[in-house]
Amino acid sequence: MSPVSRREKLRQDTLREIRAVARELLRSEGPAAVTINAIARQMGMSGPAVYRYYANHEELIEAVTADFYRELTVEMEAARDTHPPGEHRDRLLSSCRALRAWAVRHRPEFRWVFASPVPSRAALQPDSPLHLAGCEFGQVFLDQLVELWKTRPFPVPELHRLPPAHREQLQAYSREIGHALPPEAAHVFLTCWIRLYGMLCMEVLNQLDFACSDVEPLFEECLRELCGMLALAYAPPG
Amino acid sequence: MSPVSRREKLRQDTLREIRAVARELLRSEGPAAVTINAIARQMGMSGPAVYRYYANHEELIEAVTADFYRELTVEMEAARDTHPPGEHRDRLLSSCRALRAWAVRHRPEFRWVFASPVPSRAALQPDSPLHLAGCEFGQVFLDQLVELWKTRPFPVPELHRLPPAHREQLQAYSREIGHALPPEAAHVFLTCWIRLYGMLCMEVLNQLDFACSDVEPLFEECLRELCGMLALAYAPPG
DNA sequence: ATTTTTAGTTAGATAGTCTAACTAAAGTTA
DNA sequence: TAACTTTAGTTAGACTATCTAACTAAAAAT
Repeated sequence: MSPVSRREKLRQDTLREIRAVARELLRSEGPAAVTINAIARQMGMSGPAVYRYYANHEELIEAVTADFYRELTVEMEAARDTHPPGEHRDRLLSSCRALRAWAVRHRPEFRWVFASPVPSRAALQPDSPLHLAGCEFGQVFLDQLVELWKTRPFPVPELHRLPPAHREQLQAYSREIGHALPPEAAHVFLTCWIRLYGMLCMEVLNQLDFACSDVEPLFEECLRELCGMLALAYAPPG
Repeated sequence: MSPVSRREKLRQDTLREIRAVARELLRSEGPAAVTINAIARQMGMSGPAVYRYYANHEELIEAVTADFYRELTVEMEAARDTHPPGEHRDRLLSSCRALRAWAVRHRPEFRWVFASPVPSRAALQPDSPLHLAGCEFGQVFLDQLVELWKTRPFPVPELHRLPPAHREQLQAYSREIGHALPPEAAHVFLTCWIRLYGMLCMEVLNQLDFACSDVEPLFEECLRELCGMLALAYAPPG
C-alpha cells in the first residue's frame, strides 16, 4: 500500500500545476493577471473548479508565495554548499550572491514576496505554510551566523550600551532561537540582515533606478561591509 | 478676474476630496478597498462620475501616491528647517527622523508608495506628477548632502578604486545632477540613501517583525552610521 | 437668449470572486 | 458485483469591480 493514493497524487499534481500557471501569469502579465479565472482558462477547466484546490484567491496567493520562498531557500542552500562546511566566508558570500541572483533573475516573484507583505507577525497564524517558508528562508542566513559565532565569534557591541528597550527585544529573540546567539550577537545578525535584504528590496522595487541600472557593484560593497562586521576577509565573486 | 474660475475651484475641491476619500479607504479598509466605486459611494455620487476627474483607476492611484510623496517631502523639509541653515548635522538627522516618523505614523500610505513601485525608470514618463513628486522627495536628502559637501566635504572613496561599470554610472548620475556632487561623493550619497530607505522599507513591509516590534533603536544606529560616513557627530533625538 | 461646456446621471459590456446545486467518475464497502 | 460515499468537475447566478456610451441638467460663454 503506497502511503499516497493515486487520487492524492493526481491532486498534488493539479495543485502544483495551478501554482505553476499562476507563476507563469505573474511573469508574463504581471501580478494583476494572476486571477482564479485566468488560471482556470489556461488549464482548460472552469473557474469554480479551482476552488476545489484553493479555498480562495488569497490562499492561492499565499501558496505561490511560499513556493517562491522555498525555491529561493533551496538555491541559497545549494550555493552555500558548493563550499565545504568549514569555509564560513565562502559559504556566506555564495549564499548571499545566490539570493541576489535569484531576486534579479526572478524580479516579479521577488517583488511579489515583498509586495504581498508578511502580514504583521500577529496577523499570520504561525503554522501557515507561508510563514514557515518565510522562516526557513531567513534561517539560511541565521544558521550561518550561528555556525560562525560558534567557531569564530565576530565582534559584538557591549550589551549594556544598547538602549534598554532594544536590549529586551534582543533578549527575547535570543531566547526564541534557543540561545543559539546571545543578544549582542543577535544584534549583529539583525544589522547584517537589514543591510543585505534592505538593499535588495530597494533594487527590486525600482527605487535605485534613478541613479543605477546595474546595482551589482553596490551589492558587492554591501557584502564587503558585511564581511567587515563579521571579521571575515571579503573575496570578490568568481 | 480671478485667475481660477469658480468652476475650476470646485473641480479642484472635488479632485482633492476624491484623493482624501481614497486615502481614508486605504487606511480603514486596506489597499484593495480603494476602488472607484467605493470612493463614489462614499462621496454620494455614481461610479462613472469619478471618471470626469480621473481617467482610470491607475491614474487615481498615481495621484494619491504623488500626494503621499508630497506630504512626506513637506514634513521632512519642515523638520529640517527647525534648525538654522548652517547646522548640517541637526538638519539631516531631523529630516531623517521625520521620514521614519511619517512612515510609521502612516504605514499603509508608506507601504503603498513602495508596493505600487515606481515602474522602472524607462516605463514612467518623466514628466508625470508622480515621478516629479518622487524626485522632489529624494531631493530633500540629496540637497542636504550637496550642501554638506560644499561646506564640509565628507570622506569619499578614490574613484579609480571603484569598479569601472559602477564608476560610469556614478559619472552619469553626477552629470545628471549638474555636478552638484562628484561621482565619488554621489557614491557616498547612494550608500547612505540605501541604508536609510532600505531599512524603512523592511520595517514597513513587516520584514523585521520576526525579531523586533520596536525598530527605533536600530534606526538610530543606522543614523549613527550615516553620521560616521559623513564625518558628522551623531546626536540622539530630543 | 442661445449655444457650448461641464458634471452629473443611468444602462450596460466585460471580467473578476465566490456560492449553490448538480453530475459523473473514482474509490470504498457490504 | 452492487450500492454507497467521496471527489472533481460542471453550469447558473449573485455580487462587485472597471469603464464606455448615451443622455440630462446646470453653469458659463457668447
